[in-house]
Amino acid sequence: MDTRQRLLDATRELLWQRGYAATSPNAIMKAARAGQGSLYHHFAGKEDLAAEALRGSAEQLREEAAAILDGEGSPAERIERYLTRERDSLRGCRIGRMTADADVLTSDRLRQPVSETLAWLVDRLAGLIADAQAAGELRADLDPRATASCVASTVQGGYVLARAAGSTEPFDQAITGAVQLLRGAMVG
Amino acid sequence: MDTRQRLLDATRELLWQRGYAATSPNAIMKAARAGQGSLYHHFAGKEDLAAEALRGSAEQLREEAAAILDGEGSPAERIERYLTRERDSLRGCRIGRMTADADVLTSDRLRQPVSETLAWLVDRLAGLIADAQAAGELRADLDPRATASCVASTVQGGYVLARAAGSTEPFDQAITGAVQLLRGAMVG
DNA sequence: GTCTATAGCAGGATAGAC
DNA sequence: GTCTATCCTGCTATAGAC
Repeated sequence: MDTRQRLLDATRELLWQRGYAATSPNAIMKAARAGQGSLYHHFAGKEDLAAEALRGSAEQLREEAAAILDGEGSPAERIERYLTRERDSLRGCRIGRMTADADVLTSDRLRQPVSETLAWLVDRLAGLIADAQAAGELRADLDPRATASCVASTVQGGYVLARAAGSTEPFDQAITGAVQLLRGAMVG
Repeated sequence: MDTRQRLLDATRELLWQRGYAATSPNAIMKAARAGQGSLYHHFAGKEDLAAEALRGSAEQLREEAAAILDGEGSPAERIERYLTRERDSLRGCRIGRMTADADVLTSDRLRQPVSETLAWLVDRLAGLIADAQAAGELRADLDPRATASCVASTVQGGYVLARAAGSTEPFDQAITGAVQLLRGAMVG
């Protein structure tokens, strides 16, 4: 793997672990086993490197989610599978995490992959919920977009509870709660 | 107001806005209009000051939540009122926010108010849900703790979506979604 | 492409005067 | 209690050699 790619991979990992502000070029260089010269040869600076790394993380998140959301099964089954999919909940969401970083929110280049990815996710979930309603699986009185936002928020907020507790349990509970509520809204 | 209190207030505000790592003693001093001598006279250092400030924020959050959760109305009404209470969703949660700060998670003194407060919140919500079930308001097949975790996660995750979008709308949608799902689980 | 040297600046804290 | 001076470290980046 070439140096440029190692720098990107290391950056993605550190952004996930520590966020943008707390990730120093120095730490990236060490993790990537690359020198200062390499970093500033391949990238204009920290923000440039982080922006490209973040685009990669966003794309990966979309691919992993799409594999479930566009996968096998009925719409309602896919929503439930999205919720219950295995997650390393103590690590949190590599994209949602960036939301706590003021520097990310004030930089268009850094913010864009974050906002676009989460908007895409809610859109896709809302479409699936509408499909489930059209298929007669889910009660028609739910607002698809509101339900989708609640589903996505449960995941994002579950990470918060888990990390606060230092335990995966609150995350699992939150998912269970969402699944139970959704099942209660199933037709039949 | 004395200098010590001004330092605490400024710290609480900055911790909310920027988190722990990104909040410098210098910024606190400026916001509190206090000198370096004052800060290090009243507090052992940044962590000490932040720990006390965080305890204050945690207490305030508990008080505000308890005012609703222990307030007027039936259990189910109070849960719904907790969800729909007005919030500055773009600011996020002053406690949940700390969860993204690695330094907070690795310091017992900083982590404790965060973990305890969110644990208290979920506990209290779970009790209220059990009460609603006992009162025949809510279907008995919901697990109280799971439902409570989902409710708390919806709020915490709603902040994430709102901040990513730079708009309060995703938060409001998530809350609406949770309310609709809960209403669907009402008896009768 | 990668290296080392160097720079300017801010973070977090201590010391000692007042 | 508060002030100023000072310290060391690490961040982010540039310069120029190889």
